[in-house]
Amino acid sequence: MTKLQYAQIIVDVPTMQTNQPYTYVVPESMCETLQIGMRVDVPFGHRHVMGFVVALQATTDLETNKLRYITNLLDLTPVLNAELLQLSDYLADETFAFRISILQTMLPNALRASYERILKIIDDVDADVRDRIFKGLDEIVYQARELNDLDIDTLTKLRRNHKIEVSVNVSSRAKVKTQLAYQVNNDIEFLENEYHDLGAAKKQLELLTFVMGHLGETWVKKSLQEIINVSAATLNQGVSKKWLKKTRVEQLRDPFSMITIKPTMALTLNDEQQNALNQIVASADAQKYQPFLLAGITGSGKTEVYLQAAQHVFDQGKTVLFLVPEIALTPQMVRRVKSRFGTQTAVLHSGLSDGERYDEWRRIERGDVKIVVGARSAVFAPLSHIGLIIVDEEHETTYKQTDNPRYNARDVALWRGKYYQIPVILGSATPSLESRARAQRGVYELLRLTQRAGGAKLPLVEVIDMKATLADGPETNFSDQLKNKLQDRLNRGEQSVLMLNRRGYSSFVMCRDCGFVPRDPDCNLAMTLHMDSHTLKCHYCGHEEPIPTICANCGSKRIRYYGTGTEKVETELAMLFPEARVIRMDQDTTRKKGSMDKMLQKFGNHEADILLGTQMIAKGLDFPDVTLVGVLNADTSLGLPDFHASERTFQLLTQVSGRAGRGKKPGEVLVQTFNPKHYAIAYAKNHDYEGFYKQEMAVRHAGNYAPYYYTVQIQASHVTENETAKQMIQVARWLRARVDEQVIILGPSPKPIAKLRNRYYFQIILKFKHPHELDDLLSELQNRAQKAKNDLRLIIDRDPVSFM
DNA sequence: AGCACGCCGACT
DNA sequence: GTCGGCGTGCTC
Repeated sequence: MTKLQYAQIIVDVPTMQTNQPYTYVVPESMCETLQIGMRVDVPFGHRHVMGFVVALQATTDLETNKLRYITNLLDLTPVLNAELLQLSDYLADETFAFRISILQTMLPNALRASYERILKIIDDVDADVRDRIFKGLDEIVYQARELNDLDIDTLTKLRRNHKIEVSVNVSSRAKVKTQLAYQVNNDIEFLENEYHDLGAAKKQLELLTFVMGHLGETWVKKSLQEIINVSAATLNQGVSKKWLKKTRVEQLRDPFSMITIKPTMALTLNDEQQNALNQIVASADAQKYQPFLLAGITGSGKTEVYLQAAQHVFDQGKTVLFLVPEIALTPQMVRRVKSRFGTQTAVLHSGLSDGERYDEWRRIERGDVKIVVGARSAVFAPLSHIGLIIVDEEHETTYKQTDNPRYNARDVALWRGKYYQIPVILGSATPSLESRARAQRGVYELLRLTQRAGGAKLPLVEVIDMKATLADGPETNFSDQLKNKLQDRLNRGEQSVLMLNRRGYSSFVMCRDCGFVPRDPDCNLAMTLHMDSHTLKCHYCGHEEPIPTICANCGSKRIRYYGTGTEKVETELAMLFPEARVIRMDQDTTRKKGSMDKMLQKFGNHEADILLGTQMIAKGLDFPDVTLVGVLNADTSLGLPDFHASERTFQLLTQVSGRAGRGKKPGEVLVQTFNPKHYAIAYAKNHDYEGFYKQEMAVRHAGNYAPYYYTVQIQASHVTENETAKQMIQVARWLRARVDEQVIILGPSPKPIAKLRNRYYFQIILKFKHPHELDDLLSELQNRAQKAKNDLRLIIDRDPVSFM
């Protein structure tokens, strides 16, 4: 075989100009060990950086005497396999991100490089520097941020004058935890002699007998002592007599070792579930890539289908990747998977420390795990031989990362499914319009579950028109109906959940008499209130108009600003029901780790009567004694300046309704709104997803929105508002000159949250028909933006899930 | 990201 | 004349 003496390496320098593989020479000593997917330490310019080997080759077109050598290996085995490397290529193009950023994202934090600088005195320096900075030593190690500006200045000068030398040490941050173990001698003759010479020492005899039965093996101290009851002293004697050798073995941190979970068995499926399972299993058996959209109403037993499909795949010796929107919100789901599949489950969630996450990652990588359950980033789990991928609650926006790289785990899941030629299940009670439309076109196979498992009934949903409540009374967040029902539950000792819909904190105006929200004439989107300029603005196209004083729909003068805080509601609640015990859950009260869990536990133990919370309480909660769910203000999400507004509202109402009546007692849902006739609310009331889908598709079609158009959002920010606007107008002009007229360009317009951390944000929206028609243009734009030194930060976001 | 290279103002 | 300001460009 020809020697693969050149390596293509992606270096750890996240910039446009270095976003390409560099060629290095593989030193003779590494030819045997270096493999694709390993991390290495390479010289780059005047310093050393970490890099990923993405290819090995025998020849190169470059002048070989100019190439530099790989300095060091950082891994003994590759940390990325061929599949993930290929995926990184695709994702870099897809998300307009640097290749290195993608590679880093795929790996646990512990595998990011750690850089330390080594300063060495090579000539005379003055005493102050030697004493103070070098602490009297010739050589010191420091992290870049440990020194102040003045010292850095001094050191830079010394270096220029060749008084000191700076080098960079590249290493892996990962620390492997080890534990004490003993390796048994495998010289049987020696041990037999020892056995003969051994006197009456009973404990030593016991140890030696064990040793002779396990020649050459390595035993962890703890398990050794569990089998043969010997003291540390006896073991030490064994070591000094050369029966055993002390060693250390890798120890895995197991954050779940404390939790014991009862094993469960497969449940019986109803006809719909069985049919869904059959189709998934058939596709797995045929080894064919097939996405399934499992559209099942809340409580229809989607999880059981997932678990039995997973079991089928395990029986074929393959593994399963199971994505959930957020581990913290789906503890029941995790528990069910763990109880079905036991210790061969790995759970990746945000609560893990870097070390714990790295350990789980290695367990997966080594093949100790059959199923990985996790949120967004778990989609990169280093499983091999994947046989099934499940994306639960596929419509959830948390699958999309909101900062670089802006990938969508759902799309990555589909990519991996295609790579392995396996079924991918996208499950939801309220599928995203995009997914449902793909099922319509036959891209996905639609599987529907229309019955609640176990014969439970969907709760009755009642819509309360708040216009009536406010017409004959003071301003309040509680209608009479809701007050009565809450009192009723308190009297009966049953529990209630109240949701305050705070989605979208930008304010908008609404008519208190007819519920009318002023919309932009072109985009048909709710306009956002700007108090500074006293105008309403459309955040897609920038259309601006004065705040109306008279409702355009009914002529009423009762046009009001909209918005309510949780605290305000809590106060009102305390006044209405002073005896009720209330738990408030929102960003403020759940910020601390584990506090959310504690609150839910408290509620589960009946230590509170009412759970008042934001959207976060809409998902996954399963409390059988909750018989009333109240949505205080369904409208806020309708007022979002985003074409997803109706979809989000429908999803939210459907999800939160699913929290009622999960036990034996029937549940009731009250939805308070100023827009009782809005189709998103009306279809949610009737639990009619298909009806909503059809109507919303018509709306999207009329407005040229997804799924009829692809969307790209270009965001830019600058410290001054004027400059941002000026630059973005140029960007828009530049784009307009280069796209054909089929492409719709909206904006630039200030973002709904126009100022953030002292920077002003503007956006341009692009809508177009073919998924990749603008890729080259957008890459060029990004290139130019980076080269232009105008302090403008530009972000390109494909298929954005939010326009805030 | 770093850092050298290179071309213009205020200093011994 | 030189030291050093930071704009520009490169790193296999």
